[in-house]
Amino acid sequence: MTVVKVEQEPALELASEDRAEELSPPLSFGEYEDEDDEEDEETDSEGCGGGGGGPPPLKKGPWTPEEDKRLKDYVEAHGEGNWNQVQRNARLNRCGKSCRLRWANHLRPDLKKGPFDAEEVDKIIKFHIMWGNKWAKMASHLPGRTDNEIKNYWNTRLKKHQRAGLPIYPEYLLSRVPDQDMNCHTPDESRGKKRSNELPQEKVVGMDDLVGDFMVFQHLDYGKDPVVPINPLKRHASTGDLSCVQIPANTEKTFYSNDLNYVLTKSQSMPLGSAIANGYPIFDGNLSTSGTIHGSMKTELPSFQCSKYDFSNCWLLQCPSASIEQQIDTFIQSPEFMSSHNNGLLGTIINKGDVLDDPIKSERFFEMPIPLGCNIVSQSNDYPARHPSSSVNGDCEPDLCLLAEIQDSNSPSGGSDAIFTLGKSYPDANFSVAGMSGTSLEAGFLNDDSLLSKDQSYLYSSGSLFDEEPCEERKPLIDAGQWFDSAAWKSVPGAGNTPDFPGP
DNA sequence: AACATTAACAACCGCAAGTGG
DNA sequence: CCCACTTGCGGTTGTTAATGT
Repeated sequence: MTVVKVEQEPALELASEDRAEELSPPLSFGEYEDEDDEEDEETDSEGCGGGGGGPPPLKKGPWTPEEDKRLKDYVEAHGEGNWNQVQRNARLNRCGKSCRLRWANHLRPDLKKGPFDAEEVDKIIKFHIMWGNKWAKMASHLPGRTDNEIKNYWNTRLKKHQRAGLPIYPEYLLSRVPDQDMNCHTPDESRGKKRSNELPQEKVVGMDDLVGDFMVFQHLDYGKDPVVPINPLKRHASTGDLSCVQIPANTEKTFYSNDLNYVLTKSQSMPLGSAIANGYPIFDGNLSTSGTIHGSMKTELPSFQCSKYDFSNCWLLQCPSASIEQQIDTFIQSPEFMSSHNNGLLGTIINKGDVLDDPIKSERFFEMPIPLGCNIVSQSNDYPARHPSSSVNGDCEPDLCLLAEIQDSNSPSGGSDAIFTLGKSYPDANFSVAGMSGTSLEAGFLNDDSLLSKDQSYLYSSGSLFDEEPCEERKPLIDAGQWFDSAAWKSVPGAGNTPDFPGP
């Protein structure tokens, strides 16, 4: 959740003290409460640090309009922060935490009320695919929406879809996975820190009970400690078969170089998109509904769910490859990968629809993020020493796919300005990267996690990417030569990834 | 109309990171 | 470095409204 702090001028503080007095005449605790509040009042538990002998018990439960007014007035006068002071100074019989929540979720002036519109819903789904249950992160990309709101929406939606046996993620994302059976048994692998809200580890959940024909993985997020995929799948490049990978018990902080056994950290939660980037299973087979998942299963569905995966609208790049394991392995072990997933640098998702329409081509393709842009010009070589040779037979060496630069040479016009619109097709353009070509680009993320929006126009100039409307200090969104990683760049069918377009 | 179920929303709780003394 | 405190996050629970039987 992103909360903008209100800068507070000293003069205002004094004035607002007075104002607070005006707004709410001095009352002792309890006095200002509505009459029936007495009945509602409960002793707060340790969550808000109330109770005990001295101070009056802190109120819990729904906020009254009077409390709202008190809080709103106080925060507007004093700014956000120091919520325990808010509690005291606004004479609110609520814990600071509760005040903060009430403000953030209901009283903030920039909140957008009302149901989510289609665009927001679309974003939420995409965010969940990419990030999993990162409600706060999602909220930061949905102006006026709160993490709580998004979470509630998602959970409701989830239940609804589960009940109806509908896919959690839209079919257009999940529609091309051929049938393939699978049975996974969760080993007694070591796991990340189990949070209190996880179900007991021994719980056995039938797949059918969970999500119909979805493959379910344990959500890997939530712990600060490294966690291990509960049942990662390994896809054999030659046969396409999926098999479960058994993870040894003591794998913490260990990377496995030869397959999908590896350890993840909290910052690398397992949404569909990054799942692959993080070395999660690659699916090209439909998953049996007959499988059973043993082990901890969260009540919320995990963020990686795969049923039918529509490569025509895939967010991830298809990269010609000889060895899935090899490339994933290469990728996930790279320092770039490790760091990029913490710093949110620009990500890349490229469509591969045309490639996957060709079963022969697609057979040897796997999903691997490739940077936005241009020719791949260099790479970092600081891979773990024990990393195996990253020789690859395809056009796109995974090492080289990790990072790239935008260079002037990527523009056919030698660096001249060109405006293009994300999502729009440029039939005459030649977007190309890593041997793929296409005619349009779609949304992605910059290094501050801000979104490059679909239908938004951008200026490409001398190897840099700018807002279409040049501001006084025209600062590039992406610098020429800037490094960025690949995590979240989406492209449309037929699209490659290079801003190698002829202009509007 | 009464009851049951579901959806939507609000709030709480525990945990962990950040921060300052 | 330690500790207390604050803040933020994500999961869970509780309440109310809406809908179905």
